Amino acid sequence: MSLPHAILTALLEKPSSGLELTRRFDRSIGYFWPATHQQIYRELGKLEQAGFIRALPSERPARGQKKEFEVLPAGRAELTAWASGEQDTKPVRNALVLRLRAAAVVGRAGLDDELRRHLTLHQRQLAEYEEIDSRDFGAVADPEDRLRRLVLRAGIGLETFWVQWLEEALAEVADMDAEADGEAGSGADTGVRAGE
Amino acid sequence: MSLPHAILTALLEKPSSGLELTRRFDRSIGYFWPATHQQIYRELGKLEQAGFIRALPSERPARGQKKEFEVLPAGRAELTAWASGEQDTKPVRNALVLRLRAAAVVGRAGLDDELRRHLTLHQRQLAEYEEIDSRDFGAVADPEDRLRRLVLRAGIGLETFWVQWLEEALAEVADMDAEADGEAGSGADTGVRAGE
DNA sequence: AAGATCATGTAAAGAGTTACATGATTCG
DNA sequence: CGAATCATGTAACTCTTTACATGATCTT
Repeated sequence: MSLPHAILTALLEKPSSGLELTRRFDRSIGYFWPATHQQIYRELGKLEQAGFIRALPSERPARGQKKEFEVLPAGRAELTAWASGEQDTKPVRNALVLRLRAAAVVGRAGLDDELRRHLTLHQRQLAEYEEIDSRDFGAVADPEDRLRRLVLRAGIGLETFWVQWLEEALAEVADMDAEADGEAGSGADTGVRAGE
Repeated sequence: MSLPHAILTALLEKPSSGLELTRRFDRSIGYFWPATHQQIYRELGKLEQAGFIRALPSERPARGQKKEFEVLPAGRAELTAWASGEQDTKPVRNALVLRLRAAAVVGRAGLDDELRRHLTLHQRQLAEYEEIDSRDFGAVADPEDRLRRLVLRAGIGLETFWVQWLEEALAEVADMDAEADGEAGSGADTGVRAGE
């Protein structure tokens, strides 16, 4: 149940329309809690019905017309309550790591490419985070920004870890392929069927 | 669409019943792709219907009776195909980090406790991984085990990162609280309402 | 006027979670 | 025999994803 609270946080930082929220989720908050515009519109509807937010008065409220929301006192209270309690830790799922285990059983065909692809993605994300870091957090003083920087440092740390791990994994796989070549004497056998 | 492939991998490693699979998911594969017994039973039904696995012949196939599954050639082919292609990277969601952003807006009440709680959880998981590492991977030689060890090292690296980050976060928050005390001159104000 | 883009939405399918139901076996 | 445990399953719900629908505004 974190999406509504992510939205409340975003709206407290700055009242926004559904599409504006969607864009902001693509950048900052969405790094740790991504959401599509469909999820956001649905959740905005629920939050409005619950009395946590309200649409700012507009001349012509209609479909296709921008509709801005702001957080009501009840919404702030809800967020405060949520932020004071315990979060239930959601399980982590990672398909790439799963694939490594599959490769141990059905062979390493294509594994190298996939590791490289992920390495590029993580390097890119890391660069993005570091750019934000140097742009937004030069000399940090106030508590709000210190907390937000902690969030960013989580992102940087995670991406750094993945880059390192992927480089290690690539080296390891290359080494395995080299050994397989040496033993079998064959040429470009990337589809080694280990575990058979 | 990774759960069926996680199950195929597990069944190739060793044919199992639904409950046995559930237990194995609690330990090894489940570290990166957790699943409950309900998910597993449902998926086993689908995999069987698709002709990817079959139930080993049993004397009395009935409800409440153990039912073991093994992977058929079509299932192996499916897993091989999946493992050779690109995985779509699933978005990462992290409620704790979200909570930090919320704390930047509605205050840090209870934040310290929550960080400490997560620190304990991650320390425990790290210890578990390291125990597995020293128990199962003494001198590694064959490719299958080298790949499985890479998986484990991903777990160890991730948990190590979180432990470090949480310690850093705790220190930072403590420092903020100390400063708030100094400025306001008040006593134990952990509910500082930043951003108001 | 046509096309691109902004903006809000609906529908349906898929994945994951929670609660409950039921039969078989084992142990005191 | 009764209780605990092993084992398989159903049902209902929530959350997420994907595809599509529709109106408003701006540009050429």
